[in-house]
Amino acid sequence: MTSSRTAAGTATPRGRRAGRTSGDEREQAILGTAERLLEQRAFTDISIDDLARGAGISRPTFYFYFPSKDAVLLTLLDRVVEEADADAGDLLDRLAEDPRARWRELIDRFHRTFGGHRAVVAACAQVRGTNAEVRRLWAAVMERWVQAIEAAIEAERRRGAAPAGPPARDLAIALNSMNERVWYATFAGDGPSVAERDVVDVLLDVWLAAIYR
Amino acid sequence: MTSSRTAAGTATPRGRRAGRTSGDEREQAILGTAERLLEQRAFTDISIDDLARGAGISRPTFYFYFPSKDAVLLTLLDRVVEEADADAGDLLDRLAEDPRARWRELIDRFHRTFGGHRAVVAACAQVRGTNAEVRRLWAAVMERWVQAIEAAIEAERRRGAAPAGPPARDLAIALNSMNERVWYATFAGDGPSVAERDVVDVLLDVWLAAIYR
DNA sequence: ATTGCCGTCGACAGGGTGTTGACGCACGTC
DNA sequence: GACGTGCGTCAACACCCTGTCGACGGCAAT
Repeated sequence: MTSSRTAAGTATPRGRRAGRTSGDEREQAILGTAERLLEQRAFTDISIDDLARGAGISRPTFYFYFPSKDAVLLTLLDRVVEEADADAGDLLDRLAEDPRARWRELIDRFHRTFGGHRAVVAACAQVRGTNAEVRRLWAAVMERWVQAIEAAIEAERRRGAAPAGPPARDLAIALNSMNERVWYATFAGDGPSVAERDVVDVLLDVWLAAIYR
Repeated sequence: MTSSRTAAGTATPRGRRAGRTSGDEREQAILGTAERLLEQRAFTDISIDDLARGAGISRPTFYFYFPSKDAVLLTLLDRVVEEADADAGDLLDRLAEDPRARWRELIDRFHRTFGGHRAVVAACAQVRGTNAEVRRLWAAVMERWVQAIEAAIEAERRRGAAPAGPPARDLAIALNSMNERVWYATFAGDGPSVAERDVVDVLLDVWLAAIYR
């Protein structure tokens, strides 16, 4: 789960050229306002005007910094993803050592990072349907999990410790889909959710049965 | 998965009183236009005016039949859910007989019914974030799957054929989350998706490992 | 001082939603 | 066969929100 530097930065040209002026503070102000507002109301109920006023600028000026409301959210998500990457550290490369403990730690950290930005995650869940950029970035995050799981499955199969079963990637996708949905339910409060403290245990149980049986 | 009669009908008062006139045709025309249009463009890109014109009425008249664009989609989803219920038949009650075959058949039928209305499912996936009614109806559908899985787990545990593991309901939720996500990917084309013909096999494999191991 | 560009905003255009008020037309009623 | 009653219908209106255009002030380099 290390290094991504995705979307937003390059995908959506920001408008401001080489910025060394105080313009950067404004951008941060907008971002800050957005996350603060998102803790109070839904993304849909926040207008560009709200964001602009919150940052102490007018609506047209907002467009100088971001091309749209969605771009703000995308940047916010980008920041969270980076944070998660940093938190995950090199744990991924040391999975083989002690699978159960490592997986648990990895999931735990992911949980902690994203749990610290519920408002952002919830907003992303909300616009996921309509915003392809958000969907793509989220898909990229998930893809890394899928690959990690796939690698674990293959390693296990090479060791001869697990039966063949379905193609490793398909199985990995299915297993990760479980995470994804459960995380959504947990972070965005969307759908039936298991008691939070038990989430990791349940996920692990199913994983281990499917991968390491 | 039998009988639901949820939302839409009662939750959203339609506006027309006791209708025996041709008003019902209009309602059907709107519904038909909606599903047809959804096969061409995204829900968001369809305006109420499009729906109205497609049904041969004016925009204000549309409001006579439905309180909003979302209500139309909800009714559409309602119809699909009813169809799925009918298709599932009594299969649910006969799960114990031959779990693997029954589960497979159940999942297959679900797949077939919803696959026949991809446009509607995709639209629901799109507004799921913003529309609580759609979310609720979908959650109700999923809840029935969760309960079925939970029952299977408990039956299996009572038989002493499977180890204790996590609480049956939590496990059921986790397993069903997998279905849900995979279905979304398959029907709505959102997210990484395994080859369609293999979906059922992969799901079943993980299930069986977790439930019947 | 002049030029140029960054940052800023007032004002406009456009497109969508939901509501209001009035108008016909098909009834059942006496 | 006039007469309400209420369904079905729509033109027009009031809003709200988004995105763009043109103008204007100021700091920086020339």
